[in-house]
Amino acid sequence: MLSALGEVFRAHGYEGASLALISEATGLGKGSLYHFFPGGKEQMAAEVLGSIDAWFVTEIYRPLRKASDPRGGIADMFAGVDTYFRSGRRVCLIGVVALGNARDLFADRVKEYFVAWVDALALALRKLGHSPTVARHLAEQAVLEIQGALVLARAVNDRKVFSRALMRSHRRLMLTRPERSQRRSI
Amino acid sequence: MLSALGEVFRAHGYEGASLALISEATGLGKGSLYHFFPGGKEQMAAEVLGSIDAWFVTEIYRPLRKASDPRGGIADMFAGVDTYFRSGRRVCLIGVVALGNARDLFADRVKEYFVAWVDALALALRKLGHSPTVARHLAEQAVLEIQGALVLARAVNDRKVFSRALMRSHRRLMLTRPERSQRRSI
DNA sequence: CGGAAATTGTACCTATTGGTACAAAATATC
DNA sequence: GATATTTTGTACCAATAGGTACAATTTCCG
Repeated sequence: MLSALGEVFRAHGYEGASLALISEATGLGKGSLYHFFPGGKEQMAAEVLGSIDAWFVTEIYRPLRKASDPRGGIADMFAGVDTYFRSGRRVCLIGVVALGNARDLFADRVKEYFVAWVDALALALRKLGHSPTVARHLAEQAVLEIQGALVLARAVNDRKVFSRALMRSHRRLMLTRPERSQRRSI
Repeated sequence: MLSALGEVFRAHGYEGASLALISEATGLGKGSLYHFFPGGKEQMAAEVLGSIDAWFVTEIYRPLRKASDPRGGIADMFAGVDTYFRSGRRVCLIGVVALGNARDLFADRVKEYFVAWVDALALALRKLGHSPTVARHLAEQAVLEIQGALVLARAVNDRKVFSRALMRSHRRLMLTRPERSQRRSI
């Protein structure tokens, strides 16, 4: 049910997703909707955001952290992201909320989502020998490129923009050599 | 008047910007609003998007194209962008619309904005000796990084994320050397 | 089966939405 | 100063917003 809900918010934004649309998309009447979400629309959105965050944690962040092979973990991340965002056809709801007017309502969850992503990726990069600072900046850069690619791909309506950006991002991450003096074991 | 209007749309999105908010922000009553914008809210948004596009054309794209010194032109672009987006505190309305539910209404203008940006930057990069394809990809990458930086900076509420991204983007553009065999005069 | 609990549909509520009508007021023009 | 034009405030409108109340139904479980 949360996934149908998520698609409505994705397609119409928080404000744009009216209860009528939500009801239609989920097949649930108002009675049921307010039975499962006594907190109303805000609770619906909060749970959707939570479920997205949870998905990324288990499917992307955790594997990324645990990977004994950081290169493979990073490759899996890019593959997972490409699948999740349907090669750019699907938008990032968290990013949409971050830019939109409902940001204040969900600021904590939005921030946590991105911080966790950067942290997980930075950890993998440190395993590759990068210093903490460089790893963090590289991770930040990669995450931001994904978000930007989603915006641009959607704006010009060309999903190739998205896949190209993913490939460039992945390649640069693999090609950037850690400074010798900063290499360390973790 | 368009600038006050723009800030309302920026702050609340297209759907979120109610006529009440618009009226308050502009100091204009409904009577005046519908006198100047007979097309209603949609016309208001269209004119705002148009004025933003026009600003970028004259302040960013055109100088970028005309610059006899491409390096300087690119530096001016980054400086202009940093100022315009108030170092990440201000969001890109065109990007917001691109992600939001009003995208279809303004798809053409949104696309044109980004295409023109990529084109102008790619032209400057060609003057630096890059092949058309490489120039286009580098330009696409830079534009997308700016959009992503806006998303991420706002999501984690840290404008340093934005300025760091701008610096990295600028630096990489300057440091990427064109392939000898592809250098050409224009 | 029978009772308890979870689930659902319907009717209803108030506030607000974007938009219109139009007369009053302000402003410009001669 | 009279006239024509632009600009504004006010009162309205139907539609929809999110939300509540609650009885009727369905499902669960002993």
